[in-house]
Amino acid sequence: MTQRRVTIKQVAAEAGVSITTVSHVLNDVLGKRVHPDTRARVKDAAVRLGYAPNVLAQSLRTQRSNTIGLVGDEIATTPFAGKMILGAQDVALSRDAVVFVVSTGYQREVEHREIEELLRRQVDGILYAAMYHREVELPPQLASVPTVLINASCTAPGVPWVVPDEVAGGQDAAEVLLAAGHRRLAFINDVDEIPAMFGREEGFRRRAAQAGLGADDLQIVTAETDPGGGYTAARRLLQGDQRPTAIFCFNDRLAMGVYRAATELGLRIPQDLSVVGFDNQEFVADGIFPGLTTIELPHYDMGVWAAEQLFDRIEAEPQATKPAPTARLRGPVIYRDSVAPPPWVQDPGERREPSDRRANAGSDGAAPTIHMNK
Amino acid sequence: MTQRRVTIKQVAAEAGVSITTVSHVLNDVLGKRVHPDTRARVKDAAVRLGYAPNVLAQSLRTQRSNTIGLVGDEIATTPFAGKMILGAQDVALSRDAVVFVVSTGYQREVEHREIEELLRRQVDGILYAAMYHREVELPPQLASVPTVLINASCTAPGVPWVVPDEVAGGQDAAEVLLAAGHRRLAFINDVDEIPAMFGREEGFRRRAAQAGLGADDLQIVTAETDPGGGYTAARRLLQGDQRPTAIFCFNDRLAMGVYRAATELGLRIPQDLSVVGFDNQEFVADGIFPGLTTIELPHYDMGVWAAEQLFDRIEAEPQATKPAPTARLRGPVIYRDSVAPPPWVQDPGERREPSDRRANAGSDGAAPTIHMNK
DNA sequence: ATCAGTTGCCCAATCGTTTTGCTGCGACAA
DNA sequence: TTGTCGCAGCAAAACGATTGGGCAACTGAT
Repeated sequence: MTQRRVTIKQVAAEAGVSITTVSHVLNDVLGKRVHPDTRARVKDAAVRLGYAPNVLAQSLRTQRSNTIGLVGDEIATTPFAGKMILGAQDVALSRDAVVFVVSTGYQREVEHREIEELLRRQVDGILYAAMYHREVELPPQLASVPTVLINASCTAPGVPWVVPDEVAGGQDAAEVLLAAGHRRLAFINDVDEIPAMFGREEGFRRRAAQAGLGADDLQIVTAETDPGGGYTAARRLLQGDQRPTAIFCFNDRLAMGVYRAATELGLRIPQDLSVVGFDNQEFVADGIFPGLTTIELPHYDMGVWAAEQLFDRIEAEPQATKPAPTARLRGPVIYRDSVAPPPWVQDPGERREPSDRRANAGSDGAAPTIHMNK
Repeated sequence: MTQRRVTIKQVAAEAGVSITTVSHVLNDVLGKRVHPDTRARVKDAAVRLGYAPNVLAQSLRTQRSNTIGLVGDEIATTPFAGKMILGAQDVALSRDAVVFVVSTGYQREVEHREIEELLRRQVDGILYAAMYHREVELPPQLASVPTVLINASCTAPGVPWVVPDEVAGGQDAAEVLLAAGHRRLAFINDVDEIPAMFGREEGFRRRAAQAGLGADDLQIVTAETDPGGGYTAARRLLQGDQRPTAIFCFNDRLAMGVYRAATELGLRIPQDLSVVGFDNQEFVADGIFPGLTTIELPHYDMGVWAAEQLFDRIEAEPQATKPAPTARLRGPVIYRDSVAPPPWVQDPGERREPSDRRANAGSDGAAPTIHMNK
């Protein structure tokens, strides 16, 4: 079935030259002289036959496969995976490389086998991606091959990584609410002690403190990060005597629960209660009513950053052991309709953000900021 | 940086034999005799050195890369992509193959370039995946290489494809509602004329007719397949004089809008109105309250089926041109809490399905049925 | 006519495998 | 002693490319 593809030998025959010459002209090898006429003849033959080099053979010879592997822990269940893959793929393609994607299902043994498989295939480097931001321990096999982490950090020296800027995310969330005039805020945080949990809270607290909010103005509770958790937490918050006018949710799913609690309590969003989410899971944030203002995680950008770093490392001279760069990328605030001024300052004519506008957060303006070391 | 991997030559030296012998023992070539002692020595040397063959070289020699490509139109935005990839990957891995994933973004020119890149890399075959079920026209480049379609059909002969069984889905939806006792049904269908639109309606109608429902008992309207569309359509349906007691939605996002409309009209789900969705988008169906009973699309299974077909074709003798198999896979009904008996027969003690049970639909019981030709 | 320098192209080795012979050797029969 | 046979193993030719080193043929100067 597979019709054999055209080889360089056939092109050589067609053009009446040696394969050496064909290779020289097709690769524009400098220092090699070939007559313009011959050059034309070869090129012509190549297109006429529809020649495309066999990358396997090329790779074997050049010791460069122009192939990278992306190993993820859970490719299937989140839409985030796709964005990271896409980011990586876009830069790969711009360098004539292709990406092997494998998913480990969090099983160390599967991971081992799959990485081994990638190495046997002579990948030039590996992107190691986590679906939620966390610290990982790198499989030892990866020591011998250039590696970059996505959405994960590690303590091993020499390994670049990129993660979301959780602190900035927390700040941006606070900023959005403060800018709308809120002074009594709540944050429903994740119960799990992961970087996002610490970072977002730190950022949120910091920005609130900057604005002069006291301890009483800021309620922070934790919950399971699903609609049920958000519902329970919100009921408690909203029935308390110090009812917040705005709630920042660890993620969008949690916010769904908050919406339900608000509805049940007769609170309208955003008139009576403002809500900010996190993740910008399109189907959730854009699907609930009113649309959820939320903070996007920079999955695509992380994929791009990591892939670029990876190729840099691959192309770098082996002896040049520069320190591994790391980055925290800030995601944009996605403005929808869940934030308005608090009830006491509300003036219908002056809603702050138009629906569905996509813009960047906060006072520092500018495009998604990138903070990185070295 | 990349530490060169062990080659067969080194193993040969270590074991004191020729590379031929190493190859023979490591591949268990039949018809080749090698002394048990030597055999042991070679194997030992191989593991001691941590030898793993260079797949590039192997492929070059054997003309088989054990690599397949998956080209999708939109990898990033739906969680469905991940499931198809995972399905394909699982069977690939069981055959010692790996999957290249590329995403075309619906751009024909990008698609062409990416497929070309895959072919240069000597992939053994290609999976061509659509993110929503539709009929596609195959890029001509794919004529020369084994190809299987996922979630798409095509008229080209000799190309296997697999799609969801839309008709069965429509029937299952009707079955769920009829079994709960509903007799006045509505279906909010997609406005776009795609296979899912036709198939689901056909199935829904057919099952309703079987149950003896007349034209008046069945309202079918169309809408944009997003929450807004569902909202508008549901308002209209629920305010009409022939208010249905149950609504089947073309997809889960649409159902979100139906939920909102119901809430606004003071109708409780499922007591006053039952709802069935389609897609089982976890974050949506499991996130809204009450949990949405819905029909899952068999993305993972389609990935598996397609990959298996692909490998079969790859391994088949070239002359053996069997007719291309095609399949329509039925997805399971995912029972949650949005379906109950209609108001007039309601008996609180007898809710039909426990929450969150995962089971198969309807009267025909059994595991997800597979219908296929040949 | 000779020589040096340039031009234009090709030979052959190489990358790491698989695979098709072939060969050297001991055993056994004639 | 010679011939035959089975066993173990090896040499070498692929696979399809890249690349360092040569080698003719031509040019122009002497």
